[in-house]
Amino acid sequence: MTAAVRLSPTSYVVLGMISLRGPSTPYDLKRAVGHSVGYFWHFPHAQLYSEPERLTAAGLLTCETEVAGRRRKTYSITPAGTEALENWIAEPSDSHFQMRDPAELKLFFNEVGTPDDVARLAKGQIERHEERIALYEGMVERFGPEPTDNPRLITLELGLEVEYATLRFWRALAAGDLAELRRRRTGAS
Amino acid sequence: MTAAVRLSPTSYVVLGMISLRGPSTPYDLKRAVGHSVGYFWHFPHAQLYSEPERLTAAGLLTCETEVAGRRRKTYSITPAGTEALENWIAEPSDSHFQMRDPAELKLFFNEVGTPDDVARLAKGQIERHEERIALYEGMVERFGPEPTDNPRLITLELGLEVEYATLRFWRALAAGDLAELRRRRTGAS
DNA sequence: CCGCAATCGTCCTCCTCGGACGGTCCGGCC
DNA sequence: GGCCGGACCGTCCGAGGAGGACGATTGCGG
Repeated sequence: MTAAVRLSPTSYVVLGMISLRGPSTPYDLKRAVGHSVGYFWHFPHAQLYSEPERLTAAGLLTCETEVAGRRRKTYSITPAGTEALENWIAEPSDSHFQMRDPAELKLFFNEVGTPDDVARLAKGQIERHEERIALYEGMVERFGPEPTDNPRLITLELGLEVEYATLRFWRALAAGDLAELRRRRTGAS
Repeated sequence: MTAAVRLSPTSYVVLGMISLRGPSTPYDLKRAVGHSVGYFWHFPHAQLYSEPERLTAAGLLTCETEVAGRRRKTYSITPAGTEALENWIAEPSDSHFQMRDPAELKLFFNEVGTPDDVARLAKGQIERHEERIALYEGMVERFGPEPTDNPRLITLELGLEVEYATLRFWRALAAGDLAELRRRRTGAS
């Protein structure tokens, strides 16, 4: 009920997490984020301490401080907070995603390096994405193979789809056969 | 040849661009970035003015200031700059990409909203990714359909692969058939 | 009762973000 | 030839993000 602050995606992560989990401490949030939304929207843990303060000042959260030694703060969402979150979800999302892939950058500037560099880069990326896929597939198995079983797992499917796409690209690059990629795309689409 | 500054990905974009294009003004960089690397690594134009200054202070660039009215600064890469760039390209890239997709965030918190919200979100995303694909395909057509024709177009293939993957996901979601997605993945992989 | 490791919280500094603003240049028009 | 509008180009600034360093708390094993 206070001044209109600008709400960033980070704000909505905090609001959303507290909405799903109920009252939480920043450390709770840190762990919850760490094995869910953190996979596709990274941010440093320090913000999970400062952002709730901002949101409290804006009247979207309330804060209760433990009197004991560690002085944990437990945040709860207010009706105004829920409303802000719902509005955000309902409002159209006009923007395109942003990708930040250091490997892609290096590849873009490959002319400056050697073909060997590219080969090594591809090899590393293939490993990295295979690991990530294994991680995601493990989650799917543990939590329910039917994608709609758990609404929080839907984004996992998007993650997997993107991971497999990226893996296909780096494999094709390593094999020196990007044309095959393109053929598969136009053929099987 | 001066103090060791921390070089960020942005630094390497500047170094790389100047390396590919030759001596450039910040505005040159802005335009060059705008229709190439900017598609997969966004940053605000102001940094193309401040970052070269940092790099000049670090001895990786040299700067020549026009005496005329606009006082344009033209930056050139130094041997130390080239070396830094080459080292970066050669060095292993251990990190995974970071994705920042507001739509994915909203989807993750879909429990808070209504099924209608999800449907609208999916519809919007489908349009957005179709647009992006059309843009990329247009570039491919204009600049050479053989992926290896132009080394700077290789990353376009990655972009397309990811775009198509994302599009498949949102279409499946809109159609209410995520299971089909999964089947296609495991079947045709 | 002590020490050590895991848990938890804060701080600090540099960088990023992105928009606002203000100059400069060029062509068309009086 | 001067002026005027729009495109081109550069700088600044305030808020927020990044991420590592550090310090305090807690519980457990000896």
